[in-house]
Amino acid sequence: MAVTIKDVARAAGVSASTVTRALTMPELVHPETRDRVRRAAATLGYHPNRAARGLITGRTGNIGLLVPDLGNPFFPSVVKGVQARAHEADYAVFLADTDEDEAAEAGLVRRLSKQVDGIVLCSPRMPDEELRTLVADTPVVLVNRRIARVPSVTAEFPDAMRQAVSHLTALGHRRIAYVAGPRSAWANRERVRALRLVAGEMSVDLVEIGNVLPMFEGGVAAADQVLAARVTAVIGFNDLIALGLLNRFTARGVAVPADISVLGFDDIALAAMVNPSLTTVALPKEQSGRAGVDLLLQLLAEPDRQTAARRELPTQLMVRGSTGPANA
Amino acid sequence: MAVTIKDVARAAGVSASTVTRALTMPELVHPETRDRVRRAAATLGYHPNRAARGLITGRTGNIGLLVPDLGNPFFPSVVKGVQARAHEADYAVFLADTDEDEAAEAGLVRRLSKQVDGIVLCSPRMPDEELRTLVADTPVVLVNRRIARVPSVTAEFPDAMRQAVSHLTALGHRRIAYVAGPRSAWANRERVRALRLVAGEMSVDLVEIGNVLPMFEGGVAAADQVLAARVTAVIGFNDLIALGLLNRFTARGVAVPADISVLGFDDIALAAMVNPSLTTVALPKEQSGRAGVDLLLQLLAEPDRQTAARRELPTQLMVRGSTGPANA
DNA sequence: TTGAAAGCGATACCAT
DNA sequence: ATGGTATCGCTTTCAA
Repeated sequence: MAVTIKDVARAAGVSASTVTRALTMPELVHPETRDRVRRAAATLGYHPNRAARGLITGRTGNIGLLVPDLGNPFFPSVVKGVQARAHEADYAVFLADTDEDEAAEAGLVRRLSKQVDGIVLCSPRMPDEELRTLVADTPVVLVNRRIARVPSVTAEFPDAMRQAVSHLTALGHRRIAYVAGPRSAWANRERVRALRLVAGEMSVDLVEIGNVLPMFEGGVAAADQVLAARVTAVIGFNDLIALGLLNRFTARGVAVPADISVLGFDDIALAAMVNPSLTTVALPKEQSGRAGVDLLLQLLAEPDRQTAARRELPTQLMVRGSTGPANA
Repeated sequence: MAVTIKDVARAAGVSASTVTRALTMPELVHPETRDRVRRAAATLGYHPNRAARGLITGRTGNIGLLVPDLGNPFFPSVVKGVQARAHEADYAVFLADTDEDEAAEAGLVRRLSKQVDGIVLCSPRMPDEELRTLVADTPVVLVNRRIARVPSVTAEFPDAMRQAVSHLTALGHRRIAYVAGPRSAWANRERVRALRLVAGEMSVDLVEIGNVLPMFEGGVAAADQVLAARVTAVIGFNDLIALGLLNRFTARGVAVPADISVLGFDDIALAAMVNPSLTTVALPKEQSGRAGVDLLLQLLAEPDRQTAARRELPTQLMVRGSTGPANA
């Protein structure tokens, strides 16, 4: 059915070996032969069967990508970045969505690992030890999580949080709530840590609420607690939570930002679409995806470097309509 | 490195053939041997190499999925459905995002096709003839597009549009604008067709605007034309466009739904999150994904059925805050 | 510079 | 019920 290397070999009047060489190590074959082979391949529409190739080279030309929830627009952005970079490097992408099911992660990774050269784990929720075990078997790059000796791409969280809080204190806010995301999310732990630090430095009162799921509904659910806490500003773990807050506030007749300021993280497209638009700290999304693939390719190229590569990307506060002066 | 069938064979004291049989056709092997093999496989952590298996069986156990833009929340939902169903059937999913690049589609399909058993094409933009050529080479199921002799999953568009327009006319609207999505999108053509039909039947004035990209920005861009058209209601090709309209209306001080009603298609999660919330016709998203995989599996099981399977799924109007009585 | 042959891991077929 | 062997498509020695 499909055109194989033999078809090309026959058409070009050479052996299969020569076809391989002409296509993958052109300098080893006579220019004339090379051209003949290439023309034959082109006319027949030949593309090597990657599975067969992988069998012998041990490389599949595929990479795996695991995300917690495609329903959160943050992740499709990362996926886009991964795809773009992977295709540039002629890799195809296996995608798996864990549906925020922490327990399913390891199994999915194991399934994927047989068919890919490496895996980009985006915001994995599993515990450190489990992650460690996995990493022993398969080349893995983490996006949005950091763990010793594993390559990772993260955002500059302390700085991101500093931008957020500075903005709020500049507006006069002194008592701020934080609605926490999943306990198992490294990003949440980091944000909490950074926030406590920064809050201390700037002597703002911090009220921690949650944990809730990193979804719109989580924000809606937390909103009333936020109001009860009598703060003038609230920071959501991510934009979806912040949007949930926004929604519930409006429903309860609490004006944003007049009565309370709302700030999120991620800068998903949605943040700019709502009214009032959402002030948020933009995280590198597509860029993280691209960087993740970069690190993975690097890892595959030199499997036994000593130090794990680590990239930390900058963030940017996007000031929009949901934050304003404190109603002192 | 990885444990192969030979390792299992040796451990169980049988031949490779027997290992295969014990694992894939258990009834053909003596219960005692079967158990021994299975135990060996389990202790060694053996999983057959799918690439190698695919080489001989002609099956990869993978399916491909092509979507135009993961940035549109509609598609992540479909992807989730595809994933869920595929994993149930023990298939892995290759994902590719074409970034609304019509020209890139065929190439991506060709690349994918070597490594998958079949492909789910979601809302492909390419022309019919091109699609036909593709379908000749690879098992393909269409989601959100219909073309003769190719299995497809679609929504009941005429009915969907009827629900939408009935709602608006019931509210007293008599002059309605439609902001069209991409000309190359089958869904857009269908909506236009259905809309003209229904508008005729119900004798409403129809103003067609566009085409614009099926994104928030497209809606923003079309909004002023909509206002200039002096309609009392507008239907967007999809929710993103409708949200763009909403946003621009608000910016221009046009009240929704007091001054103008806005209605979208898809029911992306976002639609319920904004204020006013968006009235929209809910399309089956995850369900379409699942159904797409179902049809594909069916197609793979009986490649030469005469009639292409076709599923048409129902839709549901979600009445929310963005539509109200016409200001007659 | 090129070809022949071996082999990657698994399965299908033919023996037994 | 089980084992041996050929084979899938390709790459990689090894010879020539």
